[in-house]
Amino acid sequence: MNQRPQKFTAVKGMADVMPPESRLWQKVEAAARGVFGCYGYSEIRTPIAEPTELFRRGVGENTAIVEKEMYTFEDRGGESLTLRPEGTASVVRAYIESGAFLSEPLARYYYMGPMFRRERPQKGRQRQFFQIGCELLGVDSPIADAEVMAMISQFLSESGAADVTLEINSLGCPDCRPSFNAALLAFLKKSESKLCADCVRRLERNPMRVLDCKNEACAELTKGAPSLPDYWCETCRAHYDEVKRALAAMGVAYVENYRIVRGLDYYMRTAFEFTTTKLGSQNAVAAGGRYDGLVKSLGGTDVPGVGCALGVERLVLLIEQNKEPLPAEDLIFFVVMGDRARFEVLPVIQTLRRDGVRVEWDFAIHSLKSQMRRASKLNAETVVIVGDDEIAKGVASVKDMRSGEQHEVRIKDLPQHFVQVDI
RNA sequence: GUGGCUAUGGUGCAGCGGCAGCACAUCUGACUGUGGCUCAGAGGGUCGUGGGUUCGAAUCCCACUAGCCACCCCA
Repeated sequence: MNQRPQKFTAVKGMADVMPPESRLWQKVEAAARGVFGCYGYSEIRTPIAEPTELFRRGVGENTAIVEKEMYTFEDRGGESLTLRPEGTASVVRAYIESGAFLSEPLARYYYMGPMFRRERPQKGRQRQFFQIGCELLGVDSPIADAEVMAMISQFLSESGAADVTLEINSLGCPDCRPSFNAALLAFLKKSESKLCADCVRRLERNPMRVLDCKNEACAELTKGAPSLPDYWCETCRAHYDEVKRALAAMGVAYVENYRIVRGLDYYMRTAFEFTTTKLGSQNAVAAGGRYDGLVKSLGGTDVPGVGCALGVERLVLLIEQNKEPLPAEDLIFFVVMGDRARFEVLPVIQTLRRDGVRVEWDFAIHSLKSQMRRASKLNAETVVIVGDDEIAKGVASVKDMRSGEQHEVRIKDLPQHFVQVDI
């Protein structure tokens, strides 16, 4: 039996980003670099894999991520490594390892790159997914929290994302959260039998999640539940109020949502999400918050931090819905007839490209019509035609595809012609 | 991990027991050297995989695999 060669497909939950979609990604990345730069952030690039223990301690032993979603493997030296499920732990590790936390504790980093979580893929959720994130370390001022939100907000709007809402909350601190959790747990225990199966499980794990349940019975039940703000300590309340004050001063719109919860253990006080209703069930485009204890728990000194992470796949889905037409290409297409013309024109094309002009042409010997069609399809601004007639005269026909006007330029003058026109 | 839906040229789909089709895309021509519009033609598919029922299966049945959507969780 003759076997066909095996067809390969991308690993489940790991998608290719093909053109023209990749242009949108570049646009998003460029917007991030631009905006984050304006806020004083510098890029940090950390490895894609870390010691497993970093995430166990950094993200939290009892989180869904650590319990069942990590890509963990043993390398050939016997060390347990994990493909990063999120960015913050790595950034904090690098911050500590480099000694930056001692020499220059105030640091602003941004990163972009793939993260890995082994979940069941669905709309806006991949196993390998791309995050853009920022971390502001060494500042405990609530204004820093607000500044991060303002920056993400600006980035989202410059990327072309519409219909995004900023929701804020405070999760309390190690001093006051336990009392809220105890009160909530006591309240929920009373009606445990009426809760859905998922929520019964949440009682053990993270009672605050019950507040977020979409089940109607649960939502009804939690209407009279203890409210987070009633349990904030003075410090947390003051911090929260100051965040709101700063947001107002910066002109950043927000809504308060006391039911926002965090899936990672390191968050305290400020928690926020940028949400949308346009992505199916994945409503969070970006999310972040304050994590004052994390640096210390990973072996540094007691440096506070606040950060945010943003899902690029989700953002791109959002931008695509706005259907902004792609701008016309700044492209010169060379239509060449015959081998003689081809080699006549080759040095010209090379010169133009070295000058930074975008040039395309057809390698195959196609008819003039076919090459024109291709130029048109590529949305070329200008077409340069070189055939036997032109060769005989030492000229090229230069055609403006918008107006259809055409004139002759000497072949050797072409580079100068286009460079001058462009400037 | 659980559930629902789907699987037919590159892409999107029709066909639901009797010769595998349409649209878009690709290529060619009408226009012997001038694009977008129009028209004509061409190439391209072991109908996801494996088994079963049947004279005959893309079509009916079973299993598997993959994809999508939702739950869970999260960016």
